[in-house]
Amino acid sequence: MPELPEVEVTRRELAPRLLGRRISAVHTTAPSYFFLTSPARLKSRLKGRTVTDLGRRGKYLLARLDSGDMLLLHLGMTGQLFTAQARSPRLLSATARTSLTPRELAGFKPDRHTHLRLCFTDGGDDVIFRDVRKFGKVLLLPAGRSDARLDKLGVDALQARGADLLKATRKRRTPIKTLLLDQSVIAGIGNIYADEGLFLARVRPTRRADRVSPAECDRIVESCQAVLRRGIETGGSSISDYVRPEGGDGGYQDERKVYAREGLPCLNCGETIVRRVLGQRSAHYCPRCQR
DNA sequence: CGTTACACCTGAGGGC
DNA sequence: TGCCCTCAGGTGTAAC
Repeated sequence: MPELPEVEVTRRELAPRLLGRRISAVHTTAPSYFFLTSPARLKSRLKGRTVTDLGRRGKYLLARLDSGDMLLLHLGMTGQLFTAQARSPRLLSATARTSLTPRELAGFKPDRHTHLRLCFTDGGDDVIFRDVRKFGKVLLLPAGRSDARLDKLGVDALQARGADLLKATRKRRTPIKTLLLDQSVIAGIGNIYADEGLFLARVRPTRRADRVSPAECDRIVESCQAVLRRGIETGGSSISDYVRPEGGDGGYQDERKVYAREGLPCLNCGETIVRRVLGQRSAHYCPRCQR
């Protein structure tokens, strides 16, 4: 679910609720591949520490600790990072959603999907990482150490230039959209914003990468940045799970031109939006506007 | 090396 | 109601 805009909105809204607070306790679920660092080790390295900075690279959040360690967080498909005072139906299972009235929703109750909960010495709101599908990740990086997941990331999507994309397209027969999703080329673009960016650039996602011109590479990168920036402005895309740290929904799902609009008319020309599978992911495009 | 298939999970929604 | 299928903002790995 979360792509660069959702991660960046999470970073901006979580930072003021996290920085400078001393961690008093850490609660987790049982060990699973969600934890790249074991719950036991997380607890021992986090307790007593303070987060001094919250950064982002691509879709990763990087929480720097006063110990010099770095906590890496990835939201995967269904990850949710929020404060304990957040109120949203998205933070509940469907049954809880329908059986409770809004006023009964008061007070988030940690459930089996609540994998990480940080408590603080100031007694204020806990910070919670919930993830139904567990494709999210948490990794504690000891001071001075790096990680292959970070090392292989390409230029951040907001900093990318047309030339960065162009370089990756040479001698590549793979669809241009598949390259956009490759985090080692440009970091941060996911399925929604790739489709939306390509629509804005008027390039069909299926186009062979080596047949995309330099001018089109410029246009694709600029268009992707435009939709990513707009995604941030509107608070991200809340389609099924994504929720902002304070519990609010994003608004970008209402501005989609092609993503998940199969069978609906193109908002530009009226042609029917098409859905095709590329590299095991759905791609959506307008066959008339995108060539 | 580039490309593709699949695996990792859970839940929602549709057809029968 | 149940069952079985497909689909979902991601990414690491194995196999050609």
